[in-house]
Amino acid sequence: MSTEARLELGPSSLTDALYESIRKRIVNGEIPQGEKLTEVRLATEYDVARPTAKAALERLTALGLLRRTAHKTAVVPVLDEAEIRDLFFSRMTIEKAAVSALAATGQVPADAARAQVAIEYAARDRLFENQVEADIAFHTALVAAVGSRRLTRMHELIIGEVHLTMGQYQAHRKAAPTTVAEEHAAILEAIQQGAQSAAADHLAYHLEQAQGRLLSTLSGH
Amino acid sequence: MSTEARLELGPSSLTDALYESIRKRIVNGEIPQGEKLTEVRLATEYDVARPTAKAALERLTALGLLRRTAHKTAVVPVLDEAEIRDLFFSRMTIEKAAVSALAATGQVPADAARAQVAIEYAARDRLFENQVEADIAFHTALVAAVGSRRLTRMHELIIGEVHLTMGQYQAHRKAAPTTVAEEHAAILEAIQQGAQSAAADHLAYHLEQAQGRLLSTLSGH
DNA sequence: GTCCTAAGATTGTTAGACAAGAATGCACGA
DNA sequence: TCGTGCATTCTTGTCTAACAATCTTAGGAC
Repeated sequence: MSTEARLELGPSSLTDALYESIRKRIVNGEIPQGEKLTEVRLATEYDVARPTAKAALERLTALGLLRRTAHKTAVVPVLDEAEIRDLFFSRMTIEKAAVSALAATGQVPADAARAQVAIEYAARDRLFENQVEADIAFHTALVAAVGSRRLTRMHELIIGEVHLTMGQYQAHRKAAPTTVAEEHAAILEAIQQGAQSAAADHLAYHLEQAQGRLLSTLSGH
Repeated sequence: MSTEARLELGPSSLTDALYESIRKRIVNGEIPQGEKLTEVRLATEYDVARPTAKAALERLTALGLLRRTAHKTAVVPVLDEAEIRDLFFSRMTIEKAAVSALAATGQVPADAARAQVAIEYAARDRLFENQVEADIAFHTALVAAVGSRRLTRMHELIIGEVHLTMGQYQAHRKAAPTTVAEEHAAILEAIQQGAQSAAADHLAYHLEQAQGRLLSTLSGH
């Protein structure tokens, strides 16, 4: 880790920028699982005050990207099999409701279609990191398109952990280049046809496959 | 609002105690909808530092019990009809998954059964505030009994707004003393019988009724 | 009456400090 | 040599004080 990091001040708040910077470094694996992040260390690296670093850590903790208890240092969590299963059970609950609601309208979200194209490009060019990003964007777009602010917020609460897990194991997971895109296409097709239960079934299958892929890389530890 | 409030220092953290105190005052209607809460005002009333008040406000904002944008004062939100519908749609998604999972085991959660008894007592004695508390406890117990940490956290993210809305309209809602208990009993019975779809249906009916009761008091504004 | 400016209020961020809890290592004894 | 206990050190929780940036409001000019 470099001793100094630069923050893009696009977001209005300094805390926002710091939060976003650390978030990216965690989900793409730059900060590995088990790594400890102290407040003073972050404050020093980014040249911000400790309360600012503290606020960013608290927001990351709320999203499951860090864990910490009182008076103890925040650490990037290591998800075991039970937790990955819990994560995907919760994720399934939200996303099933989302695709079912979308199928009821028959409208395929434009953002999801765009993300789908990005996945195909990334798979073709073997850009694994882009593939993960586009996959997350695809699922996020599905949920956001429902238009429910609270469903979206609940999804945000867990998708970060999904992103983290995929990003951390990214190097080991060189398999399945195009299958993800095919499974996504089946979901979108069912949505367009207005088939609610079919859309939910395709999504369930896709998430089960994704969970299986993660768990298999986990066992290869 | 009194100029001084006392904090019970049960929780280890001062921020926790402050958060919990303000939370209670919001959900039981002591702090009404639309009320503005500034950091310095809370800090003065509770005799804590402004950063402590700030942290408590941020946590309440994350749970939807307050709303605020950058550089603006936090305010207790007023939920309109569209937002109440969104709230119940999101709530339905989580709780349906919960009772379905519980029915798969056939085990009625002990905490839910206890809350059910508390509701019956409160309904008999016309203690509306206790009735609201016990109702929230009932639904929270159902979700918690699934044993999914993330499902529980997502539920926490929205149940606060449910509590807020029920608590704020509590004075106006003197109807339906025992119907709530009956609807709850139907859910528990289906869970015990292991009837997944029936449990989900009973829950859906119950939440639709609850939403209707809230919306009717809302229109009587 | 309307628009603009300026003062006040509120939040965002920083610095420094002290206390309390947790973790670490070292010395001492078995 | 190994394990236990204590003290040091690290880290976080909270506070005070202050300044900057932004939002709001009130007053004045036209």
